[in-house]
Amino acid sequence: MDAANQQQQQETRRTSKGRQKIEIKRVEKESNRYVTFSKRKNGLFKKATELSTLCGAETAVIIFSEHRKLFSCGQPDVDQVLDRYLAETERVPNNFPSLIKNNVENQLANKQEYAESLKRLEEEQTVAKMIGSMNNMNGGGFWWDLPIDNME
Amino acid sequence: MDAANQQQQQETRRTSKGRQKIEIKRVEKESNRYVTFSKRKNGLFKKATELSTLCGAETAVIIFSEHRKLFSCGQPDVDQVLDRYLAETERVPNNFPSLIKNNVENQLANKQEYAESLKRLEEEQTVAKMIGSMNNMNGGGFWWDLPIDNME
DNA sequence: TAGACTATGTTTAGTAA
DNA sequence: TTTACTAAACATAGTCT
Repeated sequence: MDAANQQQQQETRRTSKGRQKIEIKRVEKESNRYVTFSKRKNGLFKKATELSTLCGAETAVIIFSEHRKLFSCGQPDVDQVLDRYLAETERVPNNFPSLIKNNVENQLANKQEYAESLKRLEEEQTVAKMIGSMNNMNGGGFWWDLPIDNME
Repeated sequence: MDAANQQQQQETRRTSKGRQKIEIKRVEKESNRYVTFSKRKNGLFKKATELSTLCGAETAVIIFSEHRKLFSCGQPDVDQVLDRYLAETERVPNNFPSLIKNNVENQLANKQEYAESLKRLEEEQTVAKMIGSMNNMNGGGFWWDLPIDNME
């Protein structure tokens, strides 16, 4: 870079208006929105990490960009924090039932011999509850929808 | 407040050292740590909300204080973002079997027939092991993707 | 725990690469 | 999408209430 360019750049820098105040509403200009997203995402992760370090807290930050791309950050680990959150809120994730497809009643009818063999089950109450629950769920495959031979 | 007090306060203010630089490591003084936690937690939530608004992103922030108290913040909603995260990562929460049990109580009444049929079931060991296997899942995959051997 | 306060440390808008 | 740059906006440490 020659002296003239350097001079040019110097003057360009001098004209910077510095950080400008903005309203907290959608950034309309796409290029600005992307830059803002990238910067603030990093800022958020940094802040979350600092909070953990400074105060001994466990944190999880999950971000989906406007294009649904996933970014996450957690201390000690996103999934660990999520497990604790789900246990605390006693919440069943929506996507669990969506992964189960077959109807339990049909399964039971077709697996009569298997059902016959499951007598005197000590945990019948628990299993009954689980099955009752699963029967109300839509979607996915079932754990007993497996070749019976392999399960014996 | 009279003029003398105002004067006093003015002078008190003058002695403030303002924000001091700190190292990012555990704040040892308990009272300071609590104050820092509260302030930074609020700051983090604010930043996450702003990111969502500015850039059309979906965010979830989950924090457990050092005393395990839960705080969370999400746009549009923590659970919605979590569902998307779990779907994206194809992860089943570690505690999902207990979640199922906890959520199933209300459904049991309508499913008496299943409980009845299960009373005749044999092979309690097989089922017990399956349940045990499900309880031992550590994430990273679906329990129904386990090798059949693990379910015996 | 949650506010208020001020001086200062930190983040970031606008821009270009 | 990320980085570099500057100056202004913003967050917050320390302290008291």
